[in-house]
Amino acid sequence: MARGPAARRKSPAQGSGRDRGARRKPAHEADKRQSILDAALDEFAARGFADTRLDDVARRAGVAKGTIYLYFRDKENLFQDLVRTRLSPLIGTIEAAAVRELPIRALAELIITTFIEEIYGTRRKDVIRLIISEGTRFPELAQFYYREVIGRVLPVLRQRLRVAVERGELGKDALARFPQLLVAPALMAILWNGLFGRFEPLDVGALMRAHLELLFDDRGTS
Amino acid sequence: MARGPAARRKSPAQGSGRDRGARRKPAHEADKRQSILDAALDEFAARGFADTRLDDVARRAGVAKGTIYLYFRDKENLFQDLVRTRLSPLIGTIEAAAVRELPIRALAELIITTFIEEIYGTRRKDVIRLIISEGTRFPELAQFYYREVIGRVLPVLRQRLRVAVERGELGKDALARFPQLLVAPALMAILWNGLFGRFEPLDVGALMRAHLELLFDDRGTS
Amino acid sequence: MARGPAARRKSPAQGSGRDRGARRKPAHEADKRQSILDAALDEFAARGFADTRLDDVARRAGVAKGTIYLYFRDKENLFQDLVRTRLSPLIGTIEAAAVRELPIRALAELIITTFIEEIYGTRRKDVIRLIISEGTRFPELAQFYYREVIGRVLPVLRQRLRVAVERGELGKDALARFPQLLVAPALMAILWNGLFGRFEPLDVGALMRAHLELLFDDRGTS
Amino acid sequence: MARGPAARRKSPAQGSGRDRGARRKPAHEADKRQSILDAALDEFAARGFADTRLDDVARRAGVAKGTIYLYFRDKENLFQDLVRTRLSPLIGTIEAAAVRELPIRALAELIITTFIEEIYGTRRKDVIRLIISEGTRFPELAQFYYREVIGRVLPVLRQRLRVAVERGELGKDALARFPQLLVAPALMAILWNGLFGRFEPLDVGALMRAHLELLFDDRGTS
DNA sequence: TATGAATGAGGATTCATTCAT
DNA sequence: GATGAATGAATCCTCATTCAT
Repeated sequence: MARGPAARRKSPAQGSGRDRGARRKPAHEADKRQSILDAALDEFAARGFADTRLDDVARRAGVAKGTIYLYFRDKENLFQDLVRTRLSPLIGTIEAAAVRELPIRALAELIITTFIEEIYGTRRKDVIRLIISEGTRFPELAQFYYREVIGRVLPVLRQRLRVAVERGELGKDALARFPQLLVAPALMAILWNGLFGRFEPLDVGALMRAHLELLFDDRGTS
Repeated sequence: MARGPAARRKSPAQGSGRDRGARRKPAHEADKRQSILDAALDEFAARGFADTRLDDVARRAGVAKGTIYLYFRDKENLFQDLVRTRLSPLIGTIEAAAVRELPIRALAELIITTFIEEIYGTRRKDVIRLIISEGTRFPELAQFYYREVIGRVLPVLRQRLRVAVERGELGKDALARFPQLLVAPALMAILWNGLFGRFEPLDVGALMRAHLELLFDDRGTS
Repeated sequence: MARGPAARRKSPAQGSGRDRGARRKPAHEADKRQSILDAALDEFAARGFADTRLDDVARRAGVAKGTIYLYFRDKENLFQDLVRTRLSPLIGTIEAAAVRELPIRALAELIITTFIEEIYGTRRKDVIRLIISEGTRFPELAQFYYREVIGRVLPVLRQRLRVAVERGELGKDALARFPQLLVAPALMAILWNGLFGRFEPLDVGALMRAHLELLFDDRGTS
Repeated sequence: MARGPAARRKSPAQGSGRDRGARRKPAHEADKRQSILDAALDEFAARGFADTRLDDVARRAGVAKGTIYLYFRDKENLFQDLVRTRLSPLIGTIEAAAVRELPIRALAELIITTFIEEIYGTRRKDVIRLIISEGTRFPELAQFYYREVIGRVLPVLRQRLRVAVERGELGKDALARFPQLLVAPALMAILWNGLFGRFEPLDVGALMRAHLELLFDDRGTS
């Protein structure tokens, strides 16, 4: 990755672990940290990691360029912290949804509603997009996401689906074997509207309702 | 205005897609062009557009750095040509599949099989990934993809699905309203295996079969 | 369009003279700007625009390569600012000389003296040489010079010469019609000594005195 | 000078002297050589040495790029040969003019007429401009010009002027001491029209007549 | 803490020159 | 001789990172 001096110096400096300690700040400083993160999300979402200039992040955050380095080790650390920070609160929410004792269809609806409200309707949609776009180049981040988000939600969901199959709530085990199928359209919606929204916007709510219809309503084919 | 490097660099933006065909090359040179494209796909897929060094592309292609510029105006043009070149042959194939006179379920299976064989099983999977990753930053490319690929396949598919609904082949019109639902899992599979494949590989064939089951088999829920 | 280096390099041409004043610098930074300009003059004068390396300018100025870009948009802008900066203070001086109420011959002598002291005896001689050498390739610069220097001095001078003709101070109107004739030898001196000075230096003072003799003394021929 | 590989390899290869022998060609090849020189003059005059691309010269000459190297060692050699070739025939002409037995004023007029017809009215004007623009960077060329052109004409002219002074043909010796004064306006005319011609063209004929008036007519001042 | 001027490594691009055909 | 595809050195410019204030 052509990340300039940073990239080269990063490996040697790796073990320093200094930035974790940088985190705990008095309230007003936490604000500054937050405004940097907000600005960073705007810029990263608009241009991707490589094409984002810290200069622009600083300007948008209303701080000097050097200030960013008081809160984050380097550009990459800023990016990763951004993703982690934005995703963490989500985890609890989804997890909570998944474990609620609900009929399986109601659970699916809840998950989808939660997705639409908590991700699609917020800046987190951009975070997801960033993970998809940049994940290949940030294996640590993909791993984090896999471990912290997917790894927590998917097993619970899969388990609930399996039980549903056993209980006869679900006519087949396809969804239990591939719970990803539940959210694939949601993912597609994020990507579609990011890429083609200006040509043909996709109504996510309607899309997801149609999806639920196919999954749960009476029958797929005559 | 001088014509020194600085000055020259100011104009070359103009005609973006003009250079194809500008140089008709003998056959063996087409090979060289192809080996550059192949190398470029490797590098772009591994690092993304911004982080790919033309130096590396050249080395991988076994040519000198300057040679790339005999075949492509600049890095961006190389990238776009790569995507277009790789996608174009696909269009016919998918279009052909879509118009075949088949029962709707067979058609869906054909489309999915085609996808698995022609995209997922080939380097084109990387091209799709590149469009997803870089599409935001290359609006022209997103537009090209929308116009040339999606715009040709989706309407045909939607039409076939509508007819199927009218004929009672499909029990509901959800899929006809959102044909994207048919391929959403395929897309997810590409992304999943790119990001999380090393932790938990996703069996695309099985995934898509499960998907078809849900869409077409007897019933989704009891 | 990505914002990678390639893409970014396409636009920066726009506002050519916009950046002066865009960054107000403290006094000591003006010094740095000045030292870059000084170094640039040395290098441009020695090698011409195209063959000057900003690396060399930086080294000579005692700054890093990137520092130049804090003060000037690009190489071309540095060149043009150099010329403008060096020439501007001259304008007032020459203009002032031209409007003084003096007998015409005294005025001619004043102009020539001013030229020798303010141009020939200074680095401005190199600026003039640069305009001559590079003017064809920098039409804006030629225009600037025509408008700001020539356009201000020539009309005033021509007017004074016309009045002198009317008053009988001058025996013929040749000089009034072509005031350029007054300074042509000065120009030649600059070029001569630049090109042939090492073979046969030209004594500018003597040359210009001889010139004045021919223009103003009793008669040219018997 | 940033001349690419050529410049570096030039010094070691210096002693080869191979290109002098390349010159004598059968007639049709001399044509090719000539067409390259013609094209080179066009390009060098329009862009200067550094900004001229041999690609463009070749295209304009209707030959392949490599062909240039059959007739000229390198770009610099092409440039120098161009100047020498174009200037040589001039030398005889001016020399001839200078030695004619004529009254001094008639001689001056002849020289000026010759200049206007043989230089100003021809492509040689561009050669002169090139010497002025690039001379600093091609000391050999300046030397060639000084030796072959100036060195042949100036002494003869100076001698004739001295005799004229002695004979009382000239009222003062200013011109004899600085014969350059005779042609300074001619030089200025070339430069002026190259730089400012589009704003305010200078009528060279009228300029030179005015110049002669000042030099030779009755008196300069009352 | 905060700043932002300064740094300089990195990479895209150009083009003189070579050489296999 | 003639060609023009290939080469790769050279240089502009960017921007992450540092550090004196």
